[in-house]
Parts: sequence; structure tokens; C-alpha cells
Amino acid sequence: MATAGGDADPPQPFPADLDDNGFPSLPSSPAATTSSGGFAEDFYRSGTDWSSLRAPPPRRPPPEGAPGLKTKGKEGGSLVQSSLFQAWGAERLRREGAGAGESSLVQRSLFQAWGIEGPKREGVGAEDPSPSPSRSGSWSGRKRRRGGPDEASAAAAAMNPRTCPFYKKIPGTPFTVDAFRYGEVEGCSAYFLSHFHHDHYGGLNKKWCHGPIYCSALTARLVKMCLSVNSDYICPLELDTEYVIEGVTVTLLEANHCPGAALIHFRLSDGKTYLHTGDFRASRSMQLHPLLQRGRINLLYLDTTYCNPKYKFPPQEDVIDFVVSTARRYLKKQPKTLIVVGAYSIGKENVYLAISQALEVPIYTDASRRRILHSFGWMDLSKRICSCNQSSPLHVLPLGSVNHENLKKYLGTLNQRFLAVLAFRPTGWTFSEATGKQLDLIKPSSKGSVTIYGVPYSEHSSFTELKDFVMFVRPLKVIPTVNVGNAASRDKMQAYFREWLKGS
DNA sequence: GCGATCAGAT
DNA sequence: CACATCTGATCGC
Repeated sequence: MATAGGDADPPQPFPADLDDNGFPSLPSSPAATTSSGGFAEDFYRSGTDWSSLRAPPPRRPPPEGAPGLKTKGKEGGSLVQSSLFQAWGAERLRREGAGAGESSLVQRSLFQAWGIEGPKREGVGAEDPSPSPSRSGSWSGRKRRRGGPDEASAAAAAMNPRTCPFYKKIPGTPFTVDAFRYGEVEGCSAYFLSHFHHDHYGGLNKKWCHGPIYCSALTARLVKMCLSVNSDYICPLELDTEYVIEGVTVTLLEANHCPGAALIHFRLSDGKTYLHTGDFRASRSMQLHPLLQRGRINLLYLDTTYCNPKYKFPPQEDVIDFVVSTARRYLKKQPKTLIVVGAYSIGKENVYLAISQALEVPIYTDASRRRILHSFGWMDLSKRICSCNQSSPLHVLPLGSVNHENLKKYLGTLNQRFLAVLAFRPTGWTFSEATGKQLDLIKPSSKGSVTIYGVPYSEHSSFTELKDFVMFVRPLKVIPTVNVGNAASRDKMQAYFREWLKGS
């Protein structure tokens, strides 16, 4: 029963509202069967489950100074940056329940307090991003109507693929995650952005006016730089720092996905704890995080991009070693080789950074990517970037242009400075089962002077990594956020979750 | 002509 | 199959 009751009040129990597939139990909602299932039904369900949002959209935030955002040192407002558990190992997390107090405001790094190194920001880090549920197909977008719960319009909204799906809403809070393409989401007064990939920030543009956008500081810079969103809406949060936002304690954790990507940890005033992974690559070191070591997770919103045992790939370090040694070998044989690494907007930086470090060459890429890379503020990366394509044998190009036809052409534009091209396409899905284990088995595709390697460099968790992570976290419930488009896929994933969590 | 949206390609 | 766009067509203003 997706009760309507919780409006405005204490967060209601949530898991009870989910079926075995992590989907909201259908209330006796009428018309639910209008369509033949699949997308339409999913979106119908999504569209009709408002139980996960708390009542009245606290009127649109005044675009003056981050809506309720009080940064370090200031007080008041609905966001309070609070002291992270003093001396972690020894003391307890701030008392649950009493936690939401809005007073203290000491910013403290979790890792500092905990006595270990913060998340690595260099060396090897990024992985392969994942998409979020894709849009559904075939309705022409009709205008959203707000207001009246009249059934006709409710049904219309329900059928509208632009209705925010339930798995982007955080129950008992007025929050959504990566839900910008639906216009104003009813009941949502704070919009979280997990990372800066198009399928997650889609819908953000200069006309955005539906509420504050909370994200990591790095993601915030990218939003500001690339999307011309009114910066009054952008609310940067530091990693590993507790903030109280609308009465909920929120902490961002390194997601090991692309630069700026974060897991989002919510602790409600009633003690319930939810973790949204955004897109992430799970790892052992992630399990060391204090927030995952202690305390129970009630609900896990999981990046299930590769939630199938056929997805196996090596640790990113192994792939990087392979790429580096391959590059060395080709350069030795032909010193006038151009090394190319393909990449989307952000992500895969560690592949070319590692080559740059190992071969002691700068990184060339075009002006728009340079601007983005510099915005990370990673000196180890920035100091290696150059703007002259003749000055470096290491170029970063858009992934789409890393094919034989383009590379041959590209080589031709470089004035004989190079005689051959060795290119890498780091993607999470171009690999055979075999090469997932044995990198040496990867066979390049060669044509004339151009050689292209597809390498299994993933910025999403492999099946095994997902399993380890879920078994470690032992959430009471898992809500997949990817591959939820059809029921068969959902059932399969849920069967894995059950298996992993049985007896837990 | 522009931006937003969508089908299809890569 | 998938990734995360990218391109090109269509629609609305």
C-alpha cells in the first residue's frame, strides 16, 4: 500500500512497499493494466507511486544563495555541515535518531578521523560509467500537467515516459537522485546528481528552476562550466562530510567511477539508512569506509549495469599494465608511433595518465577536453596536458572517432610526425569471456598502419564485485537502477540478490 | 533557425 | 545485449 499518509510527517516504513523485485507494490490502482507490460507498465508503476516522496514541495528554493546551503562556518538554513563522527574507530557514529541535530558544524574528513588515507585520487582510479534506465520508447512527449489528482491526468502522467520513476526517489525524504529530465518532480525539493554523465544529468540546462542540485564539488564545477545552469541552484558537497539537508544526514563517498562520481548515503531522522550507488565500481577498499563498516543499510539503490555472471573483467590496474606494456612494445619497434586513447567526456583518465607517466610523455587533447580535465584540479594530470599535437605521441580522442577510417585520416593530418597509430578503446563491454581473464589473449584489429585494441577497462562493477559488495553491505532490500526495463531482467537480478542475501 | 526530443548507429 | 554518447531527423516555437 503506497499510502498517502506519510505526507509531511515522519518517514514511513519503506521496504514493506516493495515487492520482490524491488518495485513498489501496486496499490489497487485502477487502470494499471492498460498496457501490455514492459516499459509502459514500469512507467505506470513508477508514475503512480508517490508514496516515496514526502509531502508538500517546500516551495521552490529562492535562487538566492544556495537554497538552504550553509557552507563551512555559517549556520542556519536547512543544510548544515556537521562534524563527522569524532574519532571514528573509537567513538560511535553520532547517535542515531538524535543525529539530525542541526547544530554542530565542524567539517571533518572521515578518513582523517579514521586514521587512514583518503580515497586515492591518482594512480589508478576511474572506471567505466553506466547508464541509467533509458528512456522508453514511443510516446510522443506530451506536456506534463501538474495539479489535480484527477484520474485522467494521473493516467496520462503515468504513461508519460517523462514521469520520474520510483527508483529515483528516496522514500521518507523530499529527494530524488539523477532525476532532471522529468521537469519538476512532485514532492521533490532537493535534487541529487551522482556524477557528470549525460544519462544522469540529462534535463539540466540553463532553464533549470525546480530546486537545488546537490553533488560533489567536482561535479558541481562541471555542471557550472558545461551546462550554464544558474549557479544559485548548484550546491557542492565535499566527500566524506556529513551534511544535514532537510533534516536528513547526507554523506557523499567516492564511487570509483568517473571523476566526481559519488555514492550517496542518507540517514533519516528515524534511523533508516539508504545508500544510492549512482554509478560505481565496487572494490574492497570501498568496504573500509566507516559508513559501510558500521550501521545497517536498509535500502541499497544499486548500479546493476553488469549484474550478470557473464561479465568478468580484470582489475583496472591489470588493464593499465597491459596498455602500458603494449604501448612500450609498439614504440620500441616503431619509435614514430602515435598512441591514441579513446574516451567519452569524462572517465578513463587513468588509462592515459598511466601511459603518460610510464613513458614520460605529455598528453595532447583538444581544447574542450583540456578545459574539462583542468577543471578537476588534479595537478598530476594538469601538468601533463599539452596543447600542441606535434609535441606528444599520446593523444586522447573522442571514443567515437577511434576507428580505422578516422585514425588513418588523423595520422595524415600530423605531417609525417608519426608513421603508425596504436589506439586503445577502453570499454566495459567489448571483450570476450576469455580476455576477461587473460589479457594477453586480446587480439587487436590492424589495418595498414593503424592498430586498435579494445580493452576491458570498466568503470562499473563486474558481477563478482557486485556480489561481494552486496554480500558485504547486507542491505535489507536492493533496488536495481539499471536494466530495469523488462521484467525478466528484474526477476533475474532479484534472484541473485536473494541468493546473496539469504540468511542475512 | 534553435533547442528539445527521439530513432538509430557506434 | 550492454556503454555513453553522437548524428541526423522531426517537432514546436
